[in-house]
Amino acid sequence: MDGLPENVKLTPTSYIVLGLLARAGEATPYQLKTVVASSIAGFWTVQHAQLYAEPQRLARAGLVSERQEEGGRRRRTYALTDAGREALERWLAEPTEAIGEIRQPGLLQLFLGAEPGPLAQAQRAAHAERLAQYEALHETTGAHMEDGMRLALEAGMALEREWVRYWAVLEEAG
Amino acid sequence: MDGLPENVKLTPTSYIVLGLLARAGEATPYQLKTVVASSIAGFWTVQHAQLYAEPQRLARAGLVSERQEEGGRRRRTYALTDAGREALERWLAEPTEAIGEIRQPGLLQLFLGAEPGPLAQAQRAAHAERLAQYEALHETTGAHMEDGMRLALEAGMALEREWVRYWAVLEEAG
DNA sequence: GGGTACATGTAATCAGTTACATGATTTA
DNA sequence: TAAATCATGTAACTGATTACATGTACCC
Repeated sequence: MDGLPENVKLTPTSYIVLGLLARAGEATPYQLKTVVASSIAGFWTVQHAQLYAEPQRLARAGLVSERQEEGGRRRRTYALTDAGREALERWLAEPTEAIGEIRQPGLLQLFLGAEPGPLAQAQRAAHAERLAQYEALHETTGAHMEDGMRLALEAGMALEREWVRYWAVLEEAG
Repeated sequence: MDGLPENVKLTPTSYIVLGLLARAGEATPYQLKTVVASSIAGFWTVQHAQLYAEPQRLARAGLVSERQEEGGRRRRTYALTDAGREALERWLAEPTEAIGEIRQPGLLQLFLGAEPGPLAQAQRAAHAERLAQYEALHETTGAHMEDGMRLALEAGMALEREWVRYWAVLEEAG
């Protein structure tokens, strides 16, 4: 089961696909898309077109298997291979020290000289709304979530609270 | 001064270039690179190759002017045109409601099922270090910074503190 | 039975990354 | 003067985004 072209570079998108396939057992790109939309979106976006392209790349690398419907839509269904599961687990077992960027458009505007007042108002509102969504989700389904997902959601809530605080201060000052 | 090909899409990178040129008056890509490294980096990365490519795009669109050295290195120096300054100011005057993604590699690992304990340890350490850098910078030069930059730095500090708190809890639990 | 929303995918483009390459300065 | 290091840039690649396109099911 070795000897495959094991030389692709795996990006975060790759691991998202691998990780979601590990949970789902198997899935079509469209199913991946719905899972992404209902879980990871908001803290890590993946374009739906990527969910068609990336599994193909991974299939070429032997990390997932591809099965195509005979009739009709000729849907493709993907599942992890042993090599894929290994790659995922190797990555998961090696805690990253990398920390991402903040990359908030609002903060960029502030940095580049926008008026703090109106910007703070818009941003506080937007973050408050996002926070409310997270809180609602946490309250309704938090109990049945897998650990990783719930923890990530809680991180999102903590950060959004911080942003609301931050912009509120600027709003009152302006 | 109109009639220029005013149909490029401006990305965050574009506004970074426009904004930094507005501050600097004029600059070569290399100078832009150093400014980026000493200010915005950490909350919004720009690859140095982009600082060569992007000004050219903007020049084609008439938003910056390009002047090239005759002798030696044939360095290119860029400056805002009136159209460029206008584009920048139009953007700055329109507070964005967009909020970015979190996009933390560590959070992605957590979400996809990594062991919280060791991950939390690595991440808490990394964020603590970043926080210390920000705090040092704030203490030494915070007073002389432009407002936007100081405010952005303070946002970075607030967020890093939150991350340290978040991972510390997970670390103790694990 | 026509519209509208969901489902499913491909193609073209482009921003961004990585890699390469060489010129100028400093320093040991 | 050799070796680093800083300065300066280009080329190639590719992941990601945008746009397009069509099929299917439901509902009014």
